[in-house]
Amino acid sequence: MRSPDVFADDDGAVNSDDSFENFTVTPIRRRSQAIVHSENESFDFATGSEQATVIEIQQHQETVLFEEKEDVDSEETINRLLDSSLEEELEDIDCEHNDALSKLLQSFGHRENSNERQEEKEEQEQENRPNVSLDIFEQAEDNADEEIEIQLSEEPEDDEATLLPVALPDGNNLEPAPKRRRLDFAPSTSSAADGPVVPAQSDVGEYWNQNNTKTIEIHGNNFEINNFHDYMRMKITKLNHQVNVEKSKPFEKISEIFKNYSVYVNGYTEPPALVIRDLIVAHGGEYHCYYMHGRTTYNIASSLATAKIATIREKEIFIKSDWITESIAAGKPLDYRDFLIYEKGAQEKGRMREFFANNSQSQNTEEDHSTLSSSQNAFLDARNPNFIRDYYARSRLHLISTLAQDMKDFVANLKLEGKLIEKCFPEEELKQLSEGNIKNSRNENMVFHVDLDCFFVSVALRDRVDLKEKEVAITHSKGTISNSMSEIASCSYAARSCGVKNGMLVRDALQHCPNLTLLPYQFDDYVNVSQQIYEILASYTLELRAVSCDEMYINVGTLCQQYDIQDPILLAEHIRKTIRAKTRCPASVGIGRTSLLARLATRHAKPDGVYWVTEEKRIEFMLEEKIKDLPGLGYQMMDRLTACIGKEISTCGQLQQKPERELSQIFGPKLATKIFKQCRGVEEDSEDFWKTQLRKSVSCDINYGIRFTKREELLQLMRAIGAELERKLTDSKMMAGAITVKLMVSG
DNA sequence: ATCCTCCCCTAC
DNA sequence: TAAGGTAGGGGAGGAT
Repeated sequence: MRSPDVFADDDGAVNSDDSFENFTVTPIRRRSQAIVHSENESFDFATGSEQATVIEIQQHQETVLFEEKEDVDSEETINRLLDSSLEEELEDIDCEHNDALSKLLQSFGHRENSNERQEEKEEQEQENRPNVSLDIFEQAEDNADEEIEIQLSEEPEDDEATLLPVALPDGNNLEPAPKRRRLDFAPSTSSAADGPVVPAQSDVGEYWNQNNTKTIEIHGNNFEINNFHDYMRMKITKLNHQVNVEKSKPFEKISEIFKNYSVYVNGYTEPPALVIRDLIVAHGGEYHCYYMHGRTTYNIASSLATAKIATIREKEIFIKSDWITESIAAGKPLDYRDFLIYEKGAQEKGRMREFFANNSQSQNTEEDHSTLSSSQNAFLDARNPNFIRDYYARSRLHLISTLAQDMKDFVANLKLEGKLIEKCFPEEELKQLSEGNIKNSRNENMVFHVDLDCFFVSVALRDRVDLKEKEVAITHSKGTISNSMSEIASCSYAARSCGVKNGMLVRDALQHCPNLTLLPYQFDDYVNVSQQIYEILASYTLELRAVSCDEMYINVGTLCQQYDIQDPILLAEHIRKTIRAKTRCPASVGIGRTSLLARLATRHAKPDGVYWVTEEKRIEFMLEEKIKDLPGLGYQMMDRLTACIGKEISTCGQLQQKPERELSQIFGPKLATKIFKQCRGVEEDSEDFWKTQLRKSVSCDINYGIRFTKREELLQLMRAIGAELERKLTDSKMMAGAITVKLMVSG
């Protein structure tokens, strides 16, 4: 699996992917069309194309809204969202004014009123209601894992600069919006793990450590162990033996109806995998812990992700667990074709209905959740009032998102203030970079793309000189568990050379690199270091654009002119030196006339270096650049490109052969134009690249490990998400024109 | 035509 | 056990 660095250490040699999807362990999800229930209660999920706006209040600029409907609306909305089956619980919330969603609406009111005076609004009770339109709909998720997803997002719809964290309304000279330096605040994340983690050796890892081939005999089969693949084969055989022979001994064979059948259970099923195992074994069949192509007869699953469907191989058969129970009931193996989950060309229907149906069942039979062990954990989690906080505390994606947003806010504030940060180095040093007296009067852009080398690791190694140049990775895992499912957030170059990739599971990484040292996150330090770096750069110029906590662009064209610096490499080295002196972290710098060239150059600069794509080199440079490295071209687009062209092409030089019209058919007009220019090293919109970035939306998503068994749990989470969203909104001092609540359900 | 809503894709 | 977040650009297709 490709596992790129989230932090975009664009060193092509090690790893050229930096797309998020590669971190996901499970298939990429894809959402289906929104499915909404109609006015009358019953969900008709099978037909599914209808969409109803549950509540809509027209938006007026200055008037009062909610003329008649008032609070009832939020209640009703929630009611309808969760529908008939949820009525009881809803009564509580609805009646209470402190329901998170209600509060959210009220908080919009605040901000709307306070359009002119932000400070005061915070205090005042809302007399007037904001113009808010609220749509709530159900959405079925198509492919997915067996989990329910809830997403709530809010988007201000007013394009005027009424939103803003830092914005002045465009064009008029109102009082500046209250400014706030995000960086002055304590970090919102907390360190979840303390102290260094002891490196762990997995038994698997030990296998690899030894160079000599081993032969192992397991249950009559000889395995030559040369590599991980061999190891897995051995392990699978061993497991199967345990499950099907040893474990079944205590059982009496009930029948032989599944003789010559074997199954593999994919994902969560009802009954659960362990029950299926016992059933199948008791009836003469085989249970496979791993799917074995050509040997496993059937896959048992409750649903299939579309992404998964796309990868189903020729003879792979996916059927529902009912095949087992019904076959047993019938006393003979039934025709699997009646239990297919997926047939080519057919789309599975009605899972949403099924979900709610199942839901009522489990509600009716209160006692039975002991059988739903995996669900129960999630249930408890979601009931935990600190669920979201705890979740965030462990989410590396949330971490990098919030850090990036903090940095963007910081930069936006700086730009509004219009003042450079005080220089943290002697200005004399800049003057010394001038080589001669040749005044270059042309005011040209000179863009630096600054990128920290494996940021998290660098931060961690500041106080661990003993680990310099060693194999190091950052993860939540305590390292005591050799098969930890924890993901590696960032790894050192030494680790990469062993085959470790960012995003890999700790378990897998240890197989590649048994000597890997695992270190915990240092959330506070990331914030501090990142802040320092931004302050350093902002002391050179305010033409600064934040990308993330470890990556940013600056335009030093003016600076070079001002100090008569002819060689930008000198300036880049100066900046790198300053960063290193202040933060003890190495940074790489890519230099080019445009942000595009600078960005591409950074890949060649890493690690810990500088690379300049001069105008003379530009044409030649672009010929060899990889298409995949162009910003905005991910795997989907690359696949589409390959599919449409009929063969694989990888360099920009090859792409340049294609006329724009042809690209347009593949990518759509906008992207085609962009790519057409990009592959020639031309940047399309250098104009607004440097403009202040104002946030346009605020959202809160949780998409992991949520398996509801009760409606109450759904409500709990909705409340929590509503509250969280309100917090974020307040925090960023934004106003909203609309709220969107999404509930995604997958079978 | 143009806007709006929902969705996909990308980036870190 | 760990924890698939969050924001923006753009397209498709319906509503206006």
